[in-house]
Amino acid sequence: MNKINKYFLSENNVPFQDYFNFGLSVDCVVFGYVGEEIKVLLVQRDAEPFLGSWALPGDLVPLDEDLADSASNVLQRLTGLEDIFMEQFYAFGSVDRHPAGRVATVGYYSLVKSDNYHPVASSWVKETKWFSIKDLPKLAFDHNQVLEKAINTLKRRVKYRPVGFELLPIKFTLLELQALYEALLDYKFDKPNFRKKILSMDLLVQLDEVQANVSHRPAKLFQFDETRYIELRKEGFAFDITVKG
Amino acid sequence: MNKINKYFLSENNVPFQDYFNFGLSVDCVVFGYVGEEIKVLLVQRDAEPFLGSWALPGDLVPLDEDLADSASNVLQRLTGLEDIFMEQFYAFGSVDRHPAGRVATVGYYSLVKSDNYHPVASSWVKETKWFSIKDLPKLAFDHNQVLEKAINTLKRRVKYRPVGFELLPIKFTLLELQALYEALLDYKFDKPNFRKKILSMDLLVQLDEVQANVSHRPAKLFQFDETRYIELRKEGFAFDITVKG
DNA sequence: AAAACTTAAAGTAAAAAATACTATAAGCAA
DNA sequence: TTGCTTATAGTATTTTTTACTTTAAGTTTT
Repeated sequence: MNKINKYFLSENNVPFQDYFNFGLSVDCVVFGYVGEEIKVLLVQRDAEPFLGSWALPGDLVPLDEDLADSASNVLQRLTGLEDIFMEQFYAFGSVDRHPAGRVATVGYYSLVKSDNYHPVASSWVKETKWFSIKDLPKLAFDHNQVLEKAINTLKRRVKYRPVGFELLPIKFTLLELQALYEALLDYKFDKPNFRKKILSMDLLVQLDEVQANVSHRPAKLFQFDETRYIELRKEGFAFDITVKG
Repeated sequence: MNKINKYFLSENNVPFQDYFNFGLSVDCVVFGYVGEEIKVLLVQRDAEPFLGSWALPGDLVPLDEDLADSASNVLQRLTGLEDIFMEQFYAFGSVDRHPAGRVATVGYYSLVKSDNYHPVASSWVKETKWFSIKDLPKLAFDHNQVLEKAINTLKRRVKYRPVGFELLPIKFTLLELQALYEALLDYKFDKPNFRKKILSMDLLVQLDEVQANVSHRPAKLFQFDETRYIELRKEGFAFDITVKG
């Protein structure tokens, strides 16, 4: 005997039960950064519906799994990527967004150092591939909308939180950081000023190491200091790389 | 014959059907501003579960209603408030957040000129009441968490979008606006400087009208210019009332 | 080994914005 | 008319941003 029978909606006497036929899914938008381009990880479906289509890695949430855990679980199941912290950005729930029934989906995103992670197709996934966000295929379900919302969210959040660093290798040069922000915000910065701005935030530790294998003066390598950031936030520091125009 | 039987999960051969026992609900956080305090509209439940408890106005979404429409529909059904545009802020889906079964909920918020709206209890609602966000009761379900997330979202967004105006009457003085921002951001502004900052944004139209019934020099009344804001945004203008510390 | 080249990184001066504060104006009340 | 209160204008200082120049430190070429 299901516990949902205990309650009835008072207004129209429709049993609670009739409201309990939703499916809930999560869809994961994994951003990477390769060759000065922002990429997103897509999977090719090896199951109906949309067999053969590219899609966001996503799946139905089991009844006994917390939504908060499901995004990274799904990602691991479909691509093998482990321990990726995912952040929620939006829920989508139009009536006909899924051909198999009423499915609401919750979008999650994360930023990864794509060198460190090597997705492998598994479960109902035929193939995985990184796509430039500037050249996306038509996706299954409403995933083009979902992805667009994720990209907008990323572009907004990257200005006010130091999340960009998550896309770079642990050690990076200031010019690499600048190139990343230029790709994210679609804006050209002045080199000395960008440098000054970033360093004045006191968020980076300079390493005793320089770039290797470059045919010019090698740049110093830096590392993001998470601990320092948490400290600074407590003191009221607000990360900001907003640009005008 | 339900269309969900057409598909099966390939991995473990669990029928799709077993995933389709979620309930989906929306919860509405309606903010108002009364007597220099930020308020939120709560309802007292007249139904199980949590009979008698205060809660956010919220309800299960019918299978044939788009999520995007459901927030304002629910709000109208429970409180009579019509045509209130609601913005999504977060989805909550822990396994045991609802005693009647597995229910995921999507949180929506809006800001209203509380003078213009007069909530009336209906459906399973016994009473409606505005509570200061600084003095909240224990709420039904996980609504304290939901509300906390809404408040944080509001406090963040109010810095970068001119949403504060939605809480004020159409005509307001600059000092009223300042008091609102001081309540929202918990920060004291310098009067002449706040004035300068706001006016320099060119978002307000000054009316040929002044405050009435005050026992001192009456202040000029202003009005927010939505059209102008949309225009300015196209030119790259970014609203910003961030404070440090 | 020196010169030429490339990019890193420091410096500087002007402009703009934010801040702190002062002065004046305008209405009401006694 | 005087005093009181708040609105509003103004000003001077500091800080931040912006645009640009110079110097430094490597690599490659001759």
